[in-house]
Amino acid sequence: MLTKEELEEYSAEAIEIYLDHISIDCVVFGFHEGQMKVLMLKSKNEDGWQLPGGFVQKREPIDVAANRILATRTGIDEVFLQQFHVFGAPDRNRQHNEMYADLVAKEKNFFAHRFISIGYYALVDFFNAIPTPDEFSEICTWRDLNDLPPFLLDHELIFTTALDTLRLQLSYQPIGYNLMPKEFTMPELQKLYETILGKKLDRRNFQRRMLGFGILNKLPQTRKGGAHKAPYLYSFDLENYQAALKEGLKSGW
Amino acid sequence: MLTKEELEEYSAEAIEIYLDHISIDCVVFGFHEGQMKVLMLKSKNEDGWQLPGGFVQKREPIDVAANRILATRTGIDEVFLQQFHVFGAPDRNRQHNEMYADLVAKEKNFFAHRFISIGYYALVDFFNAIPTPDEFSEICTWRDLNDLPPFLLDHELIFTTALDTLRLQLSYQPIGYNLMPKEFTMPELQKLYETILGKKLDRRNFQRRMLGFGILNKLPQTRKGGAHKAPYLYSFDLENYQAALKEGLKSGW
DNA sequence: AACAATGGGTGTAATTGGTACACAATTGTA
DNA sequence: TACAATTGTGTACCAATTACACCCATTGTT
Repeated sequence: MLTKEELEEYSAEAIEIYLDHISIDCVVFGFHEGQMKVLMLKSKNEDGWQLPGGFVQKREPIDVAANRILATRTGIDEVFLQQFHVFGAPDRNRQHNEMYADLVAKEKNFFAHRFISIGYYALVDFFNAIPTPDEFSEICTWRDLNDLPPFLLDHELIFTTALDTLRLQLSYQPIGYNLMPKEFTMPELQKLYETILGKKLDRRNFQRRMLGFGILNKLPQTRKGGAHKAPYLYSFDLENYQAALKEGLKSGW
Repeated sequence: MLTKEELEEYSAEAIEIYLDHISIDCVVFGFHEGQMKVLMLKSKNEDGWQLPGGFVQKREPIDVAANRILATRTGIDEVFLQQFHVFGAPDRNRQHNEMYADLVAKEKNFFAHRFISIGYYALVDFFNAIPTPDEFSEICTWRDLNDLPPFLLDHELIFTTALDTLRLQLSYQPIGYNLMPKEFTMPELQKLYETILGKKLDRRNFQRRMLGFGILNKLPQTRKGGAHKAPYLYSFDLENYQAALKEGLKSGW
């Protein structure tokens, strides 16, 4: 818990800098070697875990705000964040409304105001992204999707909506550029898809289909190391990848 | 142009009722007999046309706000509105910032504040929806997609983003329940798809595919009237339609 | 009453795409 | 050098999509 003075100081500062009533929450999915995780924070002042979130500065574009928030709260930078949904239930931050209700008047406590939150999500290789907690957080870490803690506020809804969006997007857009290393093998890419979808895919059909999209370059090298035939390395064909992002993978009609 | 007193009165009222910094804009696509239109307003006080928009009340869920805004500004009610994007550029309502800048101080003019707008879109049968302008609008009417006026603010961006979203959605979700009359013929439904996509589709393949989705009921009646064989009437199978909305039409992976 | 014009109902062959499965090749280790 | 593990590649089968043609019901015209 913060003291009355601390809260009032933080609140006054926030009112100066940030737009009232608007917040951003980020769902950052991390993937490495067949494991999928989400980036989460444990607050110093509250029990329970939350998604990295924050506010929009008075003259800041919202996409810029999302990246700044993620960077300052978690140390993770240069990530392709995408807005996916707005969460606007009037009581979605009831927990924050009540927490300091008898300490500081609601109007004077910026954090107890009603906030409509814009959800952003991203995919990164969690091996290359080392989470660092900010001054408000005790812990900032990757949590396994199969072992999630209880969430504060409506962050569980935000998380599940992001996961649904990710799965839906997988069926009509390419995924993986922000998530795989520059060079990767087909089985590695397949693991990514299997992890996101939560089911096994046929190795040979996956390869044919993936190559059919025309967004991969086959490299001459192979990745040695296992007690088995060395798989070829691939990289994304960035130009075609971007085009596929825009137009979708299936024509539809 | 409003007078100083009028503006100050409206502004003071708005500050009481609405959340600051958050607005909603609605893109309502109307369809009837092969014609596609958008619902637009011409303001009494400004040149140029805009989408019906408004603000969120202090304790109102945003989806409820979207419906209230559409109803009060255009008279159109009971529409399935869906959020599709947030528009958050810091200067997106520059026009409104400047308009009354020398008349009323920026802080005292609610409408000159920065607003982050949540875009909602909907599809309706424009024959059944009669637009009625509110007190701020001179005209409220359906505008043909091929004959659009110059838009105020960033409303052209909001409109084109909505249209792109609609076209994308067409490829993986059913569309038409909110747009077609209860009973309709297959050629009528096809016209809807052709109008949204802006291209011709094969009559026979369209029918087979549409029936394959399992979201239509074939009715025993036919629609007489033309100098040709009377086409069968169909209605949507609401249960399957809802399921298809949730799960998408194509499995993907 | 016969006929032409309009536009809807239905079927089918060819192609494409997706699924299921099998066998050969390479690498490291016992 | 034999074996286990895992990748590369091919193919037969089924489903979906595409392209295309003929017939039918209704109406207005002669």
